[in-house]
Amino acid sequence: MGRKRLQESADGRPTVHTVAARAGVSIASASRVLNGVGGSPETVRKVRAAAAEVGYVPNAIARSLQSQRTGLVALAVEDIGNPVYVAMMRAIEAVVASSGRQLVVHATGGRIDNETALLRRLANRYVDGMIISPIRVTDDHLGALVGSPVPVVVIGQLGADAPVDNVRTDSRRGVALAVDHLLATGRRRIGFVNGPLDTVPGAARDAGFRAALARHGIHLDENLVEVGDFQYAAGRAAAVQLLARASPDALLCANDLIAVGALHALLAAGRRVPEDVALVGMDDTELAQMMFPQLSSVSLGSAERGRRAAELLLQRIADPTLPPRREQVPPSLAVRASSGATLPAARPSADPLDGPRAPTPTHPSSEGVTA
Amino acid sequence: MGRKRLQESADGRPTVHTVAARAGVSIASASRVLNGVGGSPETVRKVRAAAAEVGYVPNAIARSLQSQRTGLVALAVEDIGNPVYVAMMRAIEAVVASSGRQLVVHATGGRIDNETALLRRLANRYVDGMIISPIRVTDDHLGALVGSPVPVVVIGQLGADAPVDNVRTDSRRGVALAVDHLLATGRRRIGFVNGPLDTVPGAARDAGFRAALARHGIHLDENLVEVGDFQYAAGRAAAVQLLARASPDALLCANDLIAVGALHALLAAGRRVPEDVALVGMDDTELAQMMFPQLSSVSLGSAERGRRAAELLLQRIADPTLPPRREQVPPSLAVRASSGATLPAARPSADPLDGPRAPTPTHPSSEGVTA
DNA sequence: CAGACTCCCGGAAACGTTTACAGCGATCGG
DNA sequence: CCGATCGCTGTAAACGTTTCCGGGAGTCTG
Repeated sequence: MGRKRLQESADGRPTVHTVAARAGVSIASASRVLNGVGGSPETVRKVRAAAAEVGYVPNAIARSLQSQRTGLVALAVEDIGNPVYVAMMRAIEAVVASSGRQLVVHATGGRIDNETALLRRLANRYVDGMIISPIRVTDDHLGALVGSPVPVVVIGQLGADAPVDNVRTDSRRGVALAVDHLLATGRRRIGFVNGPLDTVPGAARDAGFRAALARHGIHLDENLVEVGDFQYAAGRAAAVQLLARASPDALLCANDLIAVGALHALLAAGRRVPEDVALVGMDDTELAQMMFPQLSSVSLGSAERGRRAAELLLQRIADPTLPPRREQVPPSLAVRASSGATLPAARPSADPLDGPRAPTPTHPSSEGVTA
Repeated sequence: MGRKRLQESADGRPTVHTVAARAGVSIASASRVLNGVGGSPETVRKVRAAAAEVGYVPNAIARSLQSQRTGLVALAVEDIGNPVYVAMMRAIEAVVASSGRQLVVHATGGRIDNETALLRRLANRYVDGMIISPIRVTDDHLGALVGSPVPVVVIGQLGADAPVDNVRTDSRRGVALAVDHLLATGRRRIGFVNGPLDTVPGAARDAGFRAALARHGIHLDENLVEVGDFQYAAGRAAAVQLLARASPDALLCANDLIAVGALHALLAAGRRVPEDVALVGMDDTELAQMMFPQLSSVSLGSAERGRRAAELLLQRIADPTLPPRREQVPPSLAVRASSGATLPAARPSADPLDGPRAPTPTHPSSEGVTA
């Protein structure tokens, strides 16, 4: 003996048919009442009662199929443990929520197949739009992006001709800010702990670091460069290596997680920060300010990038015919205690970099100064 | 002039009808080929070609409506910036992925209306199941939980009679472990920085702390207790307050974020950790090990709780008729440098707590020891 | 060569909702 | 008092997919 046809769903849950039948009205009337449009007082009463009795809860999937929208926006990031994405997420969430939608987050874990699979899966209409911040970009990616049935906005560097909405920063320039600051405060042997060179940010930071040194006419000692991944453990290990084979008086780290790892290694090795070694991170996450001493960090405007990306996405959802747009958020440098002290031997050098300079407080301050 | 009926979707994208028409076959055949079941070689070729030509991508919503499953599992947490949830998420993700599903995360931001709204929205079939870790639980919550059309597993304390799958820990006992450890290493004036008392974990930790002191016959100086929220800034501020009006020789913090804030305040005030003040956090997140000195922390088995919750959820998705189950993960204490030193004045006291004791290394060690 | 079996195909019915449309009685204006 | 208007209702057609089922062609077996 089966359930009554057209009365309840396959798993026995009530549908609008159930409610309508119980209330003695048509499904159209039931639906109208449940959506709060129309209906005579009597009908409203009956339908409400029936819905409550059977514990009706609408099937959002069916509704979405009909209405062609889900009210969801997805954010796909590499590593949800990285506070930089937390900052982005909060900014995005605020914008998305203001449009009455909800944000869902997915961590891709850097597995590239996972990322394209995600695009194909979530993007296939499960969400109204999606923001993705990949650290590696392949042709496969791009194909999936442009072929996506739902609007996609990319945060991060992308090929110049990619016809995709894109919000980026200039991390090369960000690295330059940090290098200039360190040189200006008298540091001469600047170590550099980077992430993988086959990632977009890793490559950009490497290029930026070399260019900045070259601009100052400084020869780069390769012993001062270490590459790991973008995690804490790698930063700590890299700093240990680096200290063992060279004697940096400053350390620039490709993100704050690495910098925190390096800080641990430095303190554990008995080096004082910033007196012996100055330390600068990147991303300017809340983590940087949690440390003692607080870490100087290059802000790549993650919250701002998130906010702008969300706005671009909402605009495109509203009007999918918009041409691809690209926005750029300028980097800035937050100088804090970890690089605040000017070395005694510091002699100011000519400044070949156009644009504003970071102030160089003589004493470590616990407040960040943005250059 | 409208689009051809039954050929492409409302927004002009190809549907299975488009592909079928182009390939000169029925939609049934097209669907079969696209799903890789059946079809003559010739049909397969034609359909594949047609699909490629028009750039067909299946509509997952429609598919889900038909198949009654979405392949998605949701995790709803309070604050995605808290590393304890990152650990949970990773554990859950691993289990969920092994079942061929994808995990999506949603941050509720602690806004309670948001949380129930989320339940009503995501749970209404957008996902196959959901794991939620609320810090405040109201009757409204419970109602939404039991009335949910999709399986729900709750991580955290819940009313004893709530008919919902539940994975919990015993945070009162966790607090006791920390208090015992601190007392055993000679600390006598233990400060306590807690989160809001109207949250489930806040209340439990408060009760646990008072009970533990009472069990040792120690009078609690209320000046040693401070309440904020579960964030870094609150922990830092609370520690400042606490140092100003009392002189603790140890600080127990309700989670690691608070503990990191307290560490900052202590170091900034010139106190040595652990020599002057021992510090113990809770949740044993990766953050605890990132600090220098590394923080002792009460592990509440977050990864394990996540793993178990995911398993419970998958079981329930497979068989929704299962009775509600409840699992408990025991807390343990990871002793690290921040509380490693035994005070000179320490005199071992009788141990009124049954169960294992934390070892008390005489020197701070950088490796955690789990009691 | 008849029958059974296999394989492939197309028509059509779901899945659960929203909504265009038409019908109906009651109200209102002239 | 009659026709137009209005509010409410129910029927049915979507949304895009999967899948049951029946039919037709071809192959194998006895």
